[in-house]
Amino acid sequence: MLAIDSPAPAANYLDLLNPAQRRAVTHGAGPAPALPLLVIAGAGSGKTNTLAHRVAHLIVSGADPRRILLMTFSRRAAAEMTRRVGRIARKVMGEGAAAVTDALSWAGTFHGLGARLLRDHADQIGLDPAFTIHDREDAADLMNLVRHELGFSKTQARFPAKGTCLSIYSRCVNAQTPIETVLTRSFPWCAAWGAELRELFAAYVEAKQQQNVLDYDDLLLYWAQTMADPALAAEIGERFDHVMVDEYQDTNRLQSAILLGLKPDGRGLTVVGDDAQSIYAFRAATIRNILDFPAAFTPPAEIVTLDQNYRSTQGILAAANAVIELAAERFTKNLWTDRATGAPPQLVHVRDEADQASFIATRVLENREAGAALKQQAVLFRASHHSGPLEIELTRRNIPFVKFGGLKFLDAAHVKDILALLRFVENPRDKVAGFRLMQLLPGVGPTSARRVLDLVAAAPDPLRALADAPAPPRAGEDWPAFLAVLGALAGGRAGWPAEIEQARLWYQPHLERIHEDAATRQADLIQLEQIAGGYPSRERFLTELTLDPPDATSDQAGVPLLDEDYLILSTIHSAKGQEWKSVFVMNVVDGCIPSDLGTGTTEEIEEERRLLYVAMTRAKDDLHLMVPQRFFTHGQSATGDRHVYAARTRFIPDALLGRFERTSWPAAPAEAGRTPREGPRLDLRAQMRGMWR
DNA sequence: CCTTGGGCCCTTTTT
DNA sequence: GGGCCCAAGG
Repeated sequence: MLAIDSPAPAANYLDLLNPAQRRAVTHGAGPAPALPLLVIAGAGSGKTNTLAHRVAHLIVSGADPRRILLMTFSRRAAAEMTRRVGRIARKVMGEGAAAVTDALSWAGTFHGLGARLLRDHADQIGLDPAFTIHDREDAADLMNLVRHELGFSKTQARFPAKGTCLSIYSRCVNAQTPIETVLTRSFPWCAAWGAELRELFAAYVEAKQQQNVLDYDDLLLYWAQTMADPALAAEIGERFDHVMVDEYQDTNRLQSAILLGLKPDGRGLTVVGDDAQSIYAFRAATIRNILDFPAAFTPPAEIVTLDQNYRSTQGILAAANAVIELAAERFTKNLWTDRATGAPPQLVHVRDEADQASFIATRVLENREAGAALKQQAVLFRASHHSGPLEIELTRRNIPFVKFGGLKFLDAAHVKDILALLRFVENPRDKVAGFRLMQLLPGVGPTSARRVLDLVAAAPDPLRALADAPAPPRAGEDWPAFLAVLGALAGGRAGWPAEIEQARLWYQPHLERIHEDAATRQADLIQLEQIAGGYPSRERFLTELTLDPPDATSDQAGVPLLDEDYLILSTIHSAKGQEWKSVFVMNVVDGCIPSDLGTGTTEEIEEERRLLYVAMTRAKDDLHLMVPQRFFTHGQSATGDRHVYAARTRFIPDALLGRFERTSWPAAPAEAGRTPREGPRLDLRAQMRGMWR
């Protein structure tokens, strides 16, 4: 480690920063713990770079990297941050800097770091450190089991579905808000079920504890509760000299409680964010965290604002600024740039989704001919399924792509089956895993599976009890085979990752019996095995895969190699923090942006506006906003499949059109003096069908 | 007691 | 197009 007073050997890395960035980087880098710092960092203002410089600068100035806690919104972001810190440190410290990035081991998401700390301190808080983690679907399944046990699935009036129950529960926990308030404010149609939901949640918590499982929310909740104990809070807080949080606008009250617990006086705390880019309110994130941060401490936190944009051309930035300027409430000011003016963003009117896909594919190839690699281009959309027609078009034209966001590899039934087996071996009290697993056997349904699990759950050695339990009457020879694979895996003789192959071999016949397309699913499982090889143990594999699932899918089997070129497809949410030379935003129409599911309250609409802002500010050199005039919806309500005529998004009203260049594609036939066809027209086909309804 | 097939509902964004 | 519930069939 460098001594604190070493003459900064290459302090010139600071010269590359602008004055505001430099203030953020050097803030309190002396020996005394620094006052809390809030960095308001606009889109493209070099936020990641600044934070990476700050970490590197602290380390160069003598901070111990093992005692820096760095919390990002995804593991991808954490890895990128670590990489950059390493690069900056190398400039100053030479090759010795490799040790620095290795030592920067406490970098990750709130959830991931929480899981790690909870295992570390499990014995102090009465937790079995072998807990397994339920992802959202597992949690919903458990909620469903409990819901049935309490008889709520057979109520006279329809009881909220499992997913809704979990959402309500999750919001209560993450927003730290009583159930009555959550119901009135966010789930008014469930308000009549307050008492039952409370009972359900109590039983759900009970079930999780009996089964030694934690859900996503628990990772934060247990951590926050741990921090509420002064002695434990002090012990954990003292493990870290510096605590830094990126994307602070997207954290919730539980997360801010954790931070305050770690550093009650704020010393050593740095948070970075931009309220204009807050897009996770649906997950109980609140910009109050940023707004109230300075005054939470005495003396209050120092504030540094980064408002110079280094990413986008003037034209793109002006349009994005104009969009966000219409927001009802704003706290940060407009961004500016000294980049060249550049072309304004294009509003491209196309007839329908097919033309939209065709336009994008054509332009992407043109850009590539002009020298922009596919990887420097991205197509963004509001909802994962919006990219469907485009994916078909790209495949047809042989353009490789990788898609971020939306359906995950892990959501596939066959992958979940294998993971359930591994998880059940890891934690035989995990009922959701066991329940799923046993029903794979022919002749075993919910009833007999539940009976076995109930018998086994209470036993001190559940796997042993399972082996001794009476076999389900119609399970036949599959039952001993099932016990055998459990025994083999629990014995751990094969070791990791060979175990996962054992699991797959056991699963193989079931896969073939259950699924028609067994061959393609088989390929997924082989890929899962390869992924498994990258983890040191079964526990790490299960934990990290649950907390940070591989988030990319593509038309090819597996994620393409790093040196291959491919187009990026991404939900706007998953595009956070990224940038590309050329960006296409699909379906910039009312109903998609804003989503017609998100137009209930002003807050929801404002969040959709920020979403468009986030999408637009990802672009460096050119930006296309696609406006299909007509698109197809699947079997909604009584009308069945139908075309919908869409209008340009309300976030770009006429007054803003001057900021854009408007084009039609394919080039519109001469229609002198006529406005482009927009808005509702006759849908005769729907009318014909409607005659018979 | 378990499986299978038909009818009915919903369909966003993610750790 | 998919998940969930219920009722009939094995």
